[in-house]
Amino acid sequence: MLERSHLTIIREVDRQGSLTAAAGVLCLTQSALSHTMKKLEQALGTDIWLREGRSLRLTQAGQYLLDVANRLLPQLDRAEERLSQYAQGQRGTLRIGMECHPCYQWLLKIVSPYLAQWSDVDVDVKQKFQFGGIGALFGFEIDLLVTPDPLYKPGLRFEPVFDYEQVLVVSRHHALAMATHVEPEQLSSEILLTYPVETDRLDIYNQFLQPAGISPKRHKVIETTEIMLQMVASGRGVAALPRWLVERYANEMEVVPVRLGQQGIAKQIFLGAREADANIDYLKAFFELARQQMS
Amino acid sequence: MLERSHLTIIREVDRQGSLTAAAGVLCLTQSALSHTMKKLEQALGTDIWLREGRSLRLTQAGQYLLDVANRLLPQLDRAEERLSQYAQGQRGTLRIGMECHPCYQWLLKIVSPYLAQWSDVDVDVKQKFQFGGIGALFGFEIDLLVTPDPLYKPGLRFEPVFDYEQVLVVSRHHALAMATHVEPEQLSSEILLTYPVETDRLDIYNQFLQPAGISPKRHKVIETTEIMLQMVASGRGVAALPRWLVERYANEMEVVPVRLGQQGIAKQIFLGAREADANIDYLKAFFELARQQMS
DNA sequence: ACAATCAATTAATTTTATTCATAGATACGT
DNA sequence: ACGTATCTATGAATAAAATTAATTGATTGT
Repeated sequence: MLERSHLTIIREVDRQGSLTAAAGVLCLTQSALSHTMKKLEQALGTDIWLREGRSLRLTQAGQYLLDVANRLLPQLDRAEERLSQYAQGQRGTLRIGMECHPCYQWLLKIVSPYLAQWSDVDVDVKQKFQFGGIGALFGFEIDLLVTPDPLYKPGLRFEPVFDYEQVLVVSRHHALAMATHVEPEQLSSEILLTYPVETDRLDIYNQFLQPAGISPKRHKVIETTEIMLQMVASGRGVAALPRWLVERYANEMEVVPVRLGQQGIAKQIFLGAREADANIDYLKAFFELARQQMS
Repeated sequence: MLERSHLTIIREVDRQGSLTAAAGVLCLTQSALSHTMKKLEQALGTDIWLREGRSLRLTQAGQYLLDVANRLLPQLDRAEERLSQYAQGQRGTLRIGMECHPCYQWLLKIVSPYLAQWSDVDVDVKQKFQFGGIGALFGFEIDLLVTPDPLYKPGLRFEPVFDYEQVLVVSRHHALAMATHVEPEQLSSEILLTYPVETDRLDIYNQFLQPAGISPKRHKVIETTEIMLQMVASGRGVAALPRWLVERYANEMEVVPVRLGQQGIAKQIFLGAREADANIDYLKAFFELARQQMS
């Protein structure tokens, strides 16, 4: 009754803006689409488009169908991809989702030995999710989630895979460069460089500045780690990054790490997956590799 | 390529155990199914079943397809149901999921005025979820979740709708009936009656007994609230229930509430939904009604 | 007012799905 | 061990469905 082809047509008409254009993309005639959808409308008993002059506008039912199409078609595509991998004797594709910038840096270290070890598994990394990483796991958009926020719920399995300290990075010539640690107040006269995410998702805000009621002099947003460090090195501001990351760049750049507060800020990265996938060998292997890296 | 019909056949063959039986259920001939699936196997390049004598056994690819079928077919069915509701001018079905027993009692109070107010909306209540309530929300199995554990994640929206106190219920003739409150130690000689859920999901355990390292003399499991209260009334044990629930039965049954600890145990019930559904009027109305009930 | 563009429609045609009839294989009962 | 019942697979025939070609009517922009 409601077939994959119907969903495909709805989605393509929405993308292309007209039946004719969609027909071109789908390698069919405009007439074919018109017939197919008319039949569906009759079967459902409701119109999908309002015919306004020579253009189409989705009805409420049509809009709903479009949402369904956008949700289910990618899953069908994925299923086919997966099956073709079975056919070729390949293992599959490991779709990894990430929810934080340090996650990415950590991931880089793991993926490379993983690819070497599992030559018949492809790795695909995604960063944007309509409903967040958890939603992407539940929605079968990804198979593995790298995140600082684990979620112990039925159907999911999380495991800490990396501990690190979040530190302040300053130029070697900065006044704070020699300090054993820095207090929130000392940042009120600094320019803070961060990745472009909401401030309450930044550790330096929610675990350091906000509890003390302090704001930096200015807040600048930088996309990439390397540029951020170069800005810090040239004295344009300070940033908060994982200690291990700072240390790796310490040789080539004039930057030094400084502890945030007396205790420092301890962070963890978690790896999460669906319980249903618990016995996929190449997924288990990723967890295993992550555990090894930890020590 | 991979069509709904293929998924339907895979699922039905799995349910019925044979092509022939599945063909009967699907109102087709055995030959039709055989042809259809053979074509799919050729297109995919991989077998779906191992032909063992006169019976079929799923290959790895087939098992995967079955999983896909069990995941996607219900969503397609749901979409059709929804569209037929659009066609009839009905609003739709509100699928509510529940994750705790007090939730059910609370829900009963809300659903009845809701049904009166929204005569063109059906309500369906589910209690079992393969991947928990959160998974059911993300997986479009339900539209609304009633739970004591909210989850503030992108894509979801939670809201507290009910505050109550969890109290101990004892018979009117029980030694504790007159006490202002009860300490954990006093339960070590009692028989505790609870709903059949894991103990660490029971508030009286994880918030009262376990912190004090106390166990009750015995622990009996009862399915329904009424029987539980009758058991309590007849002096067969004590139970932990919401205060308002106990008070509602206080007239007809010989039971009294007693505070758990000096502070009492404060509880909240939350209502959760997908953000994407935020502007469905009959869903908004449910939240609204819940808010009103609160005061 | 005219050309261009788009969706709907009808009838013809092609493609696809389904059935019928039958063969081959295997389990089960006697 | 033999026959029977019960599976699935297969080829040819048939029914059903999707698709096209050709055309119409409507609308937009120039």
